[in-house]
Amino acid sequence: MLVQVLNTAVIMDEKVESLKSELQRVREENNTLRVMFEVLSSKYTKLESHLQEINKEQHKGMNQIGSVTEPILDVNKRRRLEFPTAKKPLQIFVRTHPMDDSLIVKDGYQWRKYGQKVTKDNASPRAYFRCSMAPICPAKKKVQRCLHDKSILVATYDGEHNHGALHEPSSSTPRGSSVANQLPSIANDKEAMNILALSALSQTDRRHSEEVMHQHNHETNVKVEEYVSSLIKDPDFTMSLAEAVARTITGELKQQDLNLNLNIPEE
DNA sequence: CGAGTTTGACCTGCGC
DNA sequence: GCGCAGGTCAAACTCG
Repeated sequence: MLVQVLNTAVIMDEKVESLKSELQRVREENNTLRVMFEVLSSKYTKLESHLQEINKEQHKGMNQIGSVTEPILDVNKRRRLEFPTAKKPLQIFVRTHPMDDSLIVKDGYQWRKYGQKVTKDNASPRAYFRCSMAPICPAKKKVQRCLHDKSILVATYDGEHNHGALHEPSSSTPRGSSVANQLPSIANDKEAMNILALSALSQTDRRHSEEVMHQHNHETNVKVEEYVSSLIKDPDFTMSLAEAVARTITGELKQQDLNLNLNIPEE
């Protein structure tokens, strides 16, 4: 009887010791996790501020491209034929033959080139076109080769056409890339044109164009990825992460053992 | 000869 | 105010 009671007491003591040591381990783990959280938190703050900088830069760019404020004409300044333009300039991407160095995008309209300029951010010249299908059509477009892929033309459309259906591409239109000569003549709105322009491409070209269209977003992602990779290269961060993963695995196992020992049902 | 292109000059807005 | 960069003009040129 006495032996039985002593045995029970010993078992209880062992359990108490086990629980104490487990409690100690959990406390230590808790402390480690807290430190890790602080490290992650500071890294997250850095990452967030970095992302905000990127967004700011993007916003600047968007404002430069997309500002569509109503023109206020000063009587003393040269008068220009200005028309309200669409809220967002439409961009379409057209794959051309690598040997074709012309800046002509056939989109079903007749365009008259009125200028060409080399811009700072792209060595390829930017060509300026006005719609010549109607005398006072406000539609304009800019065509420039893609910075990253010279075989892709980026056409930026400004303003709406104030005349009806699309023309068949005229024979007078100089040679160039052919996209819209395959377009049905129903496209009168920019979105439709964008879709049609893409749909007129081959599957490979379409995939490529879509890739380019997402390039802007991709570039942002690349910046973020670069930052993330720098985090990964950080030995402290990697160590902390590895420890956390290891602890999670071993912790789960230990927790299972503990649950079994204490006859606590698993969740 | 007319329509379209080229290209240097000029205009304009914006940041510093 | 100044300089820079993007956008536009217009005379000269090219081509069918």
